[in-house]
Amino acid sequence: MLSKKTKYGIKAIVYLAKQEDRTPVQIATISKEEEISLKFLESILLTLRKNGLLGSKKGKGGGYYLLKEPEDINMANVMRVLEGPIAMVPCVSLNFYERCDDCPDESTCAVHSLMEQVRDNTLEIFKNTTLADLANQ
Amino acid sequence: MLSKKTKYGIKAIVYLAKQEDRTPVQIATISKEEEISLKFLESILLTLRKNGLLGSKKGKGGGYYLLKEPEDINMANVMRVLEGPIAMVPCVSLNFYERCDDCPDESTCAVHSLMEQVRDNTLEIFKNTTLADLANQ
DNA sequence: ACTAACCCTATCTATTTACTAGGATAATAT
DNA sequence: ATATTATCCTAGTAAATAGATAGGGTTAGT
Repeated sequence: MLSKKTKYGIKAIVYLAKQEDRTPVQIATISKEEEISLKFLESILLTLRKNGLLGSKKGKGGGYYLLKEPEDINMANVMRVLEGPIAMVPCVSLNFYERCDDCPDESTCAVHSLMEQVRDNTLEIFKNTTLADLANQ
Repeated sequence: MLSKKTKYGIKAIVYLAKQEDRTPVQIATISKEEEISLKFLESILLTLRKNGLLGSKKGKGGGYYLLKEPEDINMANVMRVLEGPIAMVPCVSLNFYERCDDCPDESTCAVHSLMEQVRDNTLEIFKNTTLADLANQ
């Protein structure tokens, strides 16, 4: 299940992608427009910035803005920053790999092979979807 | 992220699918072979049975067994029983649909359309994978 | 200086997850 | 009948995670 953090994060970054120029948008504005708790959104935007997806400006006229053009940001990136691993089990994760304690052999594990397929397909979708795609709807 | 319940449940049902005949296998046997806590496994097998995937027999010589042939049980079914919705958000779930409080219009929601694609692809994989596929590895 | 806006850490509460306890029930063997 | 074997079933509990919230700190404009 997708966390609210991820859901709100996507909505927020897509909101920024919809802006015509890259002038900063205030947290309060996004909070109102997308009906997201201001404080929660604040922490979400902070992690998006710390992970290189957003830029920010302080003081009057400040806010958040995209660092790249919407068509240059794919959802695999966004998902990894917000939700963490795309795979459903750590043992098939490309970026967050962890071994299973209980699994004697990954190559013969039924769960492993099935979840590998799911990961490949999901990743393909996320990689091929950019913020521009989502903003134009 | 896949819950342990689901992971263990898949391992257990695949273990049963690997049996040559459909004579009951005891919980304790599966627990040992697959390194799953006995009591936890007990509750998992119970839900699999209550949802029509397994049969059981009490008393000596009792245990759990598949009700259908492995090639007639697809993973979409298994996943829904163990993990619940296959979709990452309730608003794109086919079997567990729920509206989002905050979303004014599903048809223009970026999260919605993206997660719909993911659901379709994941579902396709689960539907097309049977226990027989997983048992033969 | 004042004010607007983000920065950052810590804390809190509710829910979910992962498991455990312990007896009830049913089938089989003797 | 009775003892044994094994599932049935409800309830409880500890740890982790999710979903916020609080409250001051810092920086950039005017």
